[in-house]
Amino acid sequence: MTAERFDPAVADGRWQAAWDDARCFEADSASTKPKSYVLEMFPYPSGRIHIGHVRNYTMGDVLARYRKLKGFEVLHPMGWDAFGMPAENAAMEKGVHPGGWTYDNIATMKGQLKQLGFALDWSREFATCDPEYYGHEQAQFIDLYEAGLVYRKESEVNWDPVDMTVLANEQVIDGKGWRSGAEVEKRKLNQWFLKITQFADDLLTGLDGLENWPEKVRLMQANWIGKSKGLEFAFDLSNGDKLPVYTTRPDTIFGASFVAVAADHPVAQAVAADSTEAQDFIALCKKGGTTAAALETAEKLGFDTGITARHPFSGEPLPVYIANFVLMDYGTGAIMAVPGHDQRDFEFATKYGLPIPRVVAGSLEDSGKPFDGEAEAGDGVLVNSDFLTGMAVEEAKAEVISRAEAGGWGRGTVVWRLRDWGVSRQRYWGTPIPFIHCDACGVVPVPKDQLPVKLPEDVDFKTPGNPLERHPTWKHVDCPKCGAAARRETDTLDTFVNSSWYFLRFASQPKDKAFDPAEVAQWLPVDQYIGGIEHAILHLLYARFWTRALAHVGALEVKEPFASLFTQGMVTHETYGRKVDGREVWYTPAEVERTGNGATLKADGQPVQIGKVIKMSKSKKNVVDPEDIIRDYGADAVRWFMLSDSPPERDLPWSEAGIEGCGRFVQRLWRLFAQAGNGGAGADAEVDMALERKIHQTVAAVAEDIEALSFNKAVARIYELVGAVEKAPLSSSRNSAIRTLVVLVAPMMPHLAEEARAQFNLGIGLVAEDSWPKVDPAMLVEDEVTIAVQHKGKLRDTLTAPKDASKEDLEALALASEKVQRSIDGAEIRKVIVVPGRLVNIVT
RNA sequence: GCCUCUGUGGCGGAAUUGGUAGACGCGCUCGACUCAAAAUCGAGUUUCUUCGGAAGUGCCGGUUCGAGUCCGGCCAGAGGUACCA
Repeated sequence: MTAERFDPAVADGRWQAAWDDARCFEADSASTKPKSYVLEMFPYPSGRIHIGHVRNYTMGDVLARYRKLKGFEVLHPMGWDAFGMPAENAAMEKGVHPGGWTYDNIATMKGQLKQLGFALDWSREFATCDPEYYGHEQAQFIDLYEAGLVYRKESEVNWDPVDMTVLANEQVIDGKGWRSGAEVEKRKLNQWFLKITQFADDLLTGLDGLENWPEKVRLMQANWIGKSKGLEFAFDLSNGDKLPVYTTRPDTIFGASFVAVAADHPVAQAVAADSTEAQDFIALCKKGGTTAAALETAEKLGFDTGITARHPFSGEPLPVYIANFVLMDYGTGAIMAVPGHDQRDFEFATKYGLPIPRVVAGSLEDSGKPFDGEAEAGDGVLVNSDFLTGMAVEEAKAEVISRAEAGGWGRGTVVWRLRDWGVSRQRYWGTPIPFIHCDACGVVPVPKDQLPVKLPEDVDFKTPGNPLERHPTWKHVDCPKCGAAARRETDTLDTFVNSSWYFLRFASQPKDKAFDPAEVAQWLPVDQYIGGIEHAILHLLYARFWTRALAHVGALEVKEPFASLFTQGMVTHETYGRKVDGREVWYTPAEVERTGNGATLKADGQPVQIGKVIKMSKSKKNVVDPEDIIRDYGADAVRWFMLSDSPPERDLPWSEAGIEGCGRFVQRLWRLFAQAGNGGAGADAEVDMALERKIHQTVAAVAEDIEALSFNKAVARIYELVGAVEKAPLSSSRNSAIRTLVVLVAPMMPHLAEEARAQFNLGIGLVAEDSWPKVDPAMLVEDEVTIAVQHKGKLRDTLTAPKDASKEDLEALALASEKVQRSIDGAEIRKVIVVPGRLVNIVT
């Protein structure tokens, strides 16, 4: 390589190999240094790395490399979230085995990650589809089962009658199977559940301790867990039964004008037993779509059962309806309806001509105020409510609950929105659930010495349905308890289970068990977790749950796995499209020539429409392949682009001009590094104090910015310093500035840093193994500062003053300014505000 | 509907506890070098201007000596979520 140009095609590979040989990034659990666990959400091996991965892993890499320079023992691992549907789809479409397809993808993607020079500890790599990994997961599942955290329950699934398979909600489009197009049926299957609801309170209160999580994510989780407080009480029905209901507004109890039950409710079922009309109505309720859009427009429908419920205070009979808007799986599946103060009840009462009494109003005088076409759910004072009249809402709630409890007909309760986690998947490519069904012994766990329960290799994807179910021999086993012929469970675990503990396995990976608790305690919690906002709820909640569940069975001490969470934005690009025969056709950026304000298709020279700037996606074809841009610009330019300009939590618009600019900056730095020896004999003694200060300030600021993950600001600081060093006259300060700069840019541009140090003799050993430059606090303050002078709050002049100049001196200096005097123009000075080191404001 | 976040030049975006708005980058303009181009280097780049200044951070108002920042009310966009009783 010549010193003229930095050639990433040669340098990148050289240094990646050097880091590997030196085992730079292998974390040592025995180290006495302070630890730092930096983790990015591991990828699904879909085929190729996409640009979102590059951004995610570059951020984590900068932090990991920086922390290493700062003297931490850093754990920065990588692996593969390798089970899931796409592998099975590929098997069906291409006739390949899901395992072969997955491991091929892993090989490709690992090669791509290596090309980016990430400081990853590859010695700890694993894929969740490795039998060793999922075997330990099966053991954990059995432990949770034995601790009572796993149970089986009949549950409804989406069933595709053509593909003979269960579909996830996302695979049901307009009520039809996404692949077969067949009308999806609801089927009841016996499925496996995890008792996440047992930890609902703990998962909710635990959020308070996660100060270094985005507020947004904590809110989303809190809403998902959905704690609500209210009153549960039972109505006496005219047929002699009792009907429990749940309400969050017990204060409005005197406004109840009817009672409603869900279509699946036992009361509804009992009525339907001798009424075909009721049967028809229940069938009608079940037919309705469950999509948000369908519910938005769905009309409130009801069926009068003829039964009445006795109001607990007034004794009045209230009609009991079967209603389509009442859900069986929330609360008790039955409600007391208060049309005046609940919009759904209001619509229902309006349609069926039921009374709409007012029991809450702005003041007692408004007790007769009519409703304006909708319910009033707001705060106020109780009216028309017997002993509650005059009370505030909160006070009335407490009063009703205490009377119900005293009378023994109800109690204050907490209800959660969170449901138990259904983990059964009727799929091949997942962790087999390690249980055996025996006619005599029931459900029996596979003995631990027989784990892992491995997936069979010889499977057939040509026939629809679950290959495990159809396999000729796999499921036929003997019962571990009684030895009689029995059947293996053919469901596999939801892939979210795989990602619920992988961070523990990264920290510790003994052969004989999932992890060593002491070693895990040493690394956990993850100090910085980085990933996409799309995992804000499910993955992060499940991982928090699984960690607690393991702690519950005594497997570890840690409760919160991720001390600090960062959710990065997406990489976006404009779209290029054209209407062809009334249909939109999309083109990739590579197929398009950008011309000033417009764009044309290279193939025919005709214009294409420039569409919105949106997340890169295959369907809109607005994608760039990381491998192409690494080849064109080198890993460091790509990494630099990922960090520049946009704050990391926001979207990053990809642009050709932007990456070109980064490529130029890499070369500009290279030219500067090449000058490190140019101090010259005569200049060696010179010290450039201004430049020395600038260096210390920049080192301190960049460190702060990286710690805060404000990479765009760190980048701007480095640009500034580079500009200053370039312009500075030759001196020993300038030479040492260049040496410092090499280390300063190393977390972002590691290949360039190593190559420059080696090529220009700028130090000994690998930059990756070096330490972060020391900052002298005395060098962070300037002796002279610029003071702004305002008149009536507007800037009139700036002046230079010693940093500790007194208020009096500053005021005198300010008044001496010609520009300021011209602005004051002889007016009387009423007040002068002086902020030392900052400004003087003169008020006339 | 509810909850959360975001609105700053042509673009991405900076801006300590309220204290010089537009750092830094991209793009663009002009100049140098070159036969020419690329690369590189230098100067400029919020708007208006009578060249003194004036206006300006989505809109309207408020607090303050001073507001991008704080308060009240709107508007727009993004995300989350929902017949959750």
